[in-house]
Amino acid sequence: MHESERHRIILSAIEDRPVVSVADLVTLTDSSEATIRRDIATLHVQKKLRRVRGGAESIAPPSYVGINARPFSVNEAIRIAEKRAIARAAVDLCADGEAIIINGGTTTFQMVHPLTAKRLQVFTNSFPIAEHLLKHSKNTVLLPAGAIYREQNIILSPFDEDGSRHFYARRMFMGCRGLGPLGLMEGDPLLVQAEQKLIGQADELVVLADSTKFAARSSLLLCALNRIHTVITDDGITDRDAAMLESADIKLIVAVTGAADRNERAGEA
Amino acid sequence: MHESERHRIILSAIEDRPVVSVADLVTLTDSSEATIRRDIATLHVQKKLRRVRGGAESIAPPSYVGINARPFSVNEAIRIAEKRAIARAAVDLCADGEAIIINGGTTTFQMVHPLTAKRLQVFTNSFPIAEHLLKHSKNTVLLPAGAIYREQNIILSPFDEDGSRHFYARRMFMGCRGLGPLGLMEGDPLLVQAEQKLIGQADELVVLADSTKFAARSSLLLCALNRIHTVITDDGITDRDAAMLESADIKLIVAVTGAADRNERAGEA
DNA sequence: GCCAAGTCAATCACAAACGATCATAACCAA
DNA sequence: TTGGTTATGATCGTTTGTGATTGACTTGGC
Repeated sequence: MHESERHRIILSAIEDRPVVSVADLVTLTDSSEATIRRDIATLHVQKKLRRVRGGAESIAPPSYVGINARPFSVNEAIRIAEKRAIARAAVDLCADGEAIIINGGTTTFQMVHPLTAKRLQVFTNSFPIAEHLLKHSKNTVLLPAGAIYREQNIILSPFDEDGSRHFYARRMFMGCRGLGPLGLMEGDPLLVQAEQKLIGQADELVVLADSTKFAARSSLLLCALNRIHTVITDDGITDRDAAMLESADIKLIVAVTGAADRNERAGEA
Repeated sequence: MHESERHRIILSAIEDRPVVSVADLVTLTDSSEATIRRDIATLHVQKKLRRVRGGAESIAPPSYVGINARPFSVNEAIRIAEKRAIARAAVDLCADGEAIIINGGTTTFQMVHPLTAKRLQVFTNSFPIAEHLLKHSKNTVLLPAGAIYREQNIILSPFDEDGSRHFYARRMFMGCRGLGPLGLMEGDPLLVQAEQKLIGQADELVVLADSTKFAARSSLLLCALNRIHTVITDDGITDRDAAMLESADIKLIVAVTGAADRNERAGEA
């Protein structure tokens, strides 16, 4: 077995286990202790792992990104104010007692804050949203069955019966990667799979998309424009994009950042 | 057990409750007082926790008590050392890579700390267990569908298809209200409903019951003794109760609190 | 104030893990 | 092939982590 092979095995072992012992790696690679120690030392100076007595451990502890500590890209962090305003406008659509579906995503995360003052039935595939609502609100929280995917923090099931078929709501809220004439674009296949299951379980599909999303394109087309009932965006939206939505009979809500109130602009359904 | 493993467990325990005693950590990690003190000292200079007389406390104490804290607290405070020892013995049964089911409850919640050093597939109906494992471990976490009941912090579905049928495990771990000749007793109808769905999804049913549970009786009979494969309890168990389990062909594991090692006592299947 | 129980620090012995060294095996180029 | 280089595995002395013991200290009750 060659060095690079062993290194790959070691790194992969460390990837899914909190800590691996030298003895484990000896069995795993069928090489001697001395070699494993040398490998660990090499990978340590390369900062691929952390060397500890008895073995090695991952350089970064388990990755659960909380609601606040989300690794936003620079661009996303800048638009946090817009997202908050959009999320607030979304929550304003809901009256106490209603049932809603919230699809996981960075924009919909922001809905949890205004939601703390509400009492709704919330079905969500987002673990952080469920956690926050459970801790800080009196909303009823419902979840689908499935495994929790750490990277996206959504609950996803390979099976069709994940419980979502039993929940029917007035509205479903979701974010997106891009929004154009073709329809709603998503970037992550896992998110697409989760969203596919939920669309259709609500009367109205409400899309939360800040104005940069109209310029963004992505590889995965989730659904056509006519499936969307309402789009909530910020006041950076161009007249052209507003017209596009209007022509598709989509209700457009423009959330104004800052302290001010909201405007409704154009196209009723 | 290696240093980093212990550190992980210690930090996990401190997350759970604001302050942990040295004795608790001794049971939890199965190491000596001296080692725990050294670990606490190390973590103290690393600013991962604050060292206090008798143990250690969280570095950011007043912030906010987690989800697991309040609804559990009454039950949780009592017999904590025994519960931790029992939970540790339970986790010791599991090898990396295995699939297990953990039924929600205050005793089973204690399994999260030793579980932080493991890498298993964990299916649980307990939201706090899922949350803790997600944040502090690399275990795969799977959930059933349903509403989160705040009082018990379990996920419960009125429908049969809640996803649990798709998960099959080596072992299922559960607590109980009482354990007697009739079988396993539970106090809360909601818990019974949740447990009924899970029993049968695992090869072996492992019951975590501290020794007071043998005296306790309750109104709801969950299942007969012969359905149980293993019982883990503390050294307060009477010979009479041990004999009862033995005559039912139940494997009995006695978890010893304190620094000592564990014994296995009686009845093989 | 005192005493008792619990907690801590220092010390030592032991075992595990480690690093250095060297010999052997594999590899490559002339 | 030969000579040289590199990677690997074994050995051995050293270092480090661990647990038990002892004695000093702190805390809380009387």
